[in-house]
Amino acid sequence: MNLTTKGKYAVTASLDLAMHNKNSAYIAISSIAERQSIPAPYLEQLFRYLRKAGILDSLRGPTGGYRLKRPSSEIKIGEIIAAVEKRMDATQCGGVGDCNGGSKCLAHNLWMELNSEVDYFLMNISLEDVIKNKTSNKVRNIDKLLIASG
Amino acid sequence: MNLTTKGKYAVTASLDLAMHNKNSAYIAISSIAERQSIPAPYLEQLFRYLRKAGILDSLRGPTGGYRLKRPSSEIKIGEIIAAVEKRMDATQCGGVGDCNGGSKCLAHNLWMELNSEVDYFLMNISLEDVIKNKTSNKVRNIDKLLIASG
DNA sequence: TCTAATCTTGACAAAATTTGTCGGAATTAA
DNA sequence: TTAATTCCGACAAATTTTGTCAAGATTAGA
Repeated sequence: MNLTTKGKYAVTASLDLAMHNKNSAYIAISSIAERQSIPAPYLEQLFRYLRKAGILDSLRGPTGGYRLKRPSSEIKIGEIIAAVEKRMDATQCGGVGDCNGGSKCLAHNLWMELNSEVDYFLMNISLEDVIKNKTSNKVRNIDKLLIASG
Repeated sequence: MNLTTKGKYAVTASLDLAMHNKNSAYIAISSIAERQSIPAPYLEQLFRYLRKAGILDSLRGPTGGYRLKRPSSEIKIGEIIAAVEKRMDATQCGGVGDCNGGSKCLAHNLWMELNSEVDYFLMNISLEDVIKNKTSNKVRNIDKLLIASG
């Protein structure tokens, strides 16, 4: 499980795009990079992945740049991270179950559960949610719910 | 956020200790390493951290080795990981909030929430829970609960 | 007391990954 | 035609992870 600055830059830059989305105009990498303190050539590299993943749209030339391909409410944080991070999976075996000499290691099920938790969290928050600060208090309220439900 | 083989080895080896805990006898690194397919000298290095963190107990000499310092029901997976992994925090700023030129980056609150989710999960599962396969189905059942509660 | 098994410590080295950089080509608006 | 931008591939630096090693300290048992 590895969430590096790569994934964080990608999310931050996407949030920037969502916030500055006026008339669906394209926004240059250079302006995003400056606002968010991200090295421009590095961000350029990351945006390639987001474009391939169908998250961003681009246009070259003057007035060119990038914009979100879909409404910010329909783009999940998990999508963005998955597009740039190669090793978010917590298991060693990629879920196959051959993590200890062909069999499951003692912690296999644990890591699978952890994967589920993280995926559930990241795939249920959209760019819009983050901007409106509506993080998943569904999950936060679990203790109350458990008490209420016995 | 970085959960590497370091943390996974540490958890797996701790589970091995918990399972082979007969009469609180000490268990040699070499036997754990062999059973769990972990390089012995590397595991040795990791056990230093676990001992410093008060998770393991050791004895030198023949019949020496390591054992859990507390009951397996009282040792949380999160403790073990925290003892060996340096960068589990998902924020770039360590929670301080100066991730973008002295201020919070756009994703700051998001990463703080993610930290909470992961911490909650890992700090509520003990070695014993994992061995008995009692992973946190509290959280797994959240969807049903949410439906039930409206 | 001697021996063998083990932990203990510090330092080092190899490998992998992340983090960035660069130059040139293609595209586009004005 | 020009200038601004994306696009692409390759490369390089830095960091981190992963693993190794040698010498010393401790302990149980013969």
